[in-house]
Amino acid sequence: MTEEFKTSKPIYSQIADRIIQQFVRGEIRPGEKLPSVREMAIQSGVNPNTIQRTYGELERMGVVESRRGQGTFMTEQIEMRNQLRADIQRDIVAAFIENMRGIGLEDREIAYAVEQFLVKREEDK
Amino acid sequence: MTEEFKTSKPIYSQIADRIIQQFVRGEIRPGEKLPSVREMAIQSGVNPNTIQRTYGELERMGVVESRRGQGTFMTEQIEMRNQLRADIQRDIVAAFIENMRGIGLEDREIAYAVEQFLVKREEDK
DNA sequence: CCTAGTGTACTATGTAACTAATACACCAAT
DNA sequence: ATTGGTGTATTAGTTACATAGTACACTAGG
Repeated sequence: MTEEFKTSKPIYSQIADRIIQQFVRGEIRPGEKLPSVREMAIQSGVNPNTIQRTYGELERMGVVESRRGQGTFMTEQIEMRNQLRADIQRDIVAAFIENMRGIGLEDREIAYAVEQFLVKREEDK
Repeated sequence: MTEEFKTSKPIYSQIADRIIQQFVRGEIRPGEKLPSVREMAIQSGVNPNTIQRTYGELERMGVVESRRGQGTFMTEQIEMRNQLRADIQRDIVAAFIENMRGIGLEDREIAYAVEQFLVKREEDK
């Protein structure tokens, strides 16, 4: 499974985002072992050094814990999941509002645009 | 006025975004002359080449028109403004929805989050 | 003990993006 | 014609990123 990566963002960061998403969605459980840097590198079709950078970034955030000789594990702290989701959600919404106001939209227009987009998507099913 | 730029995105692109925003908001009128590459460079505290890249990108989009020896001007086509706003708005909303669904949120939760954020901001005033 | 698998560290290389500095080409006004 | 202001082109330097290769440290299991 050789994935595709966007060129606008570093690969190591995109992989980190994916892991966090999977954790927040419950697809990765607290304390679960992640693939080794070498194995994850093969899965993702990148260099092991890139994965190490990914794990290092996640460890700096406190999301994973690396144990030499054993592997890299998702954090045991279950409250981290809700906290992560809350923080990420806040950042996403804040950036969205800022972008929309940047093109001159008022609050009611912003809310309306979201509703319309979701309704339209529903119709496309 | 030496502005601050994010490191995650090229400066020339951030300046281009700002110009488009000003145009969409009506702060820059169709056909209006923009500052020269050198003057804009001084205003923004960057190299003239960075501004040239900004103008080049905008010209490629058809938003501005550069005339050698005269200057760079906003497009005369007034319909470009609405088209730009519509396109940008669609991209912003689409990216927002994708991000929110990425952390496992359903459509109703997404709409609710936007409403809550706007209500909270209103209270902060 | 020994081996395999793990994370970690280090150097080197290549590439691309961004920024910078400089020189050149054009236009308008004097 | 000259001058000043304009866009344009070329070249170079810096940085971040990704890759490659190698070596080391630790752990678990046989």
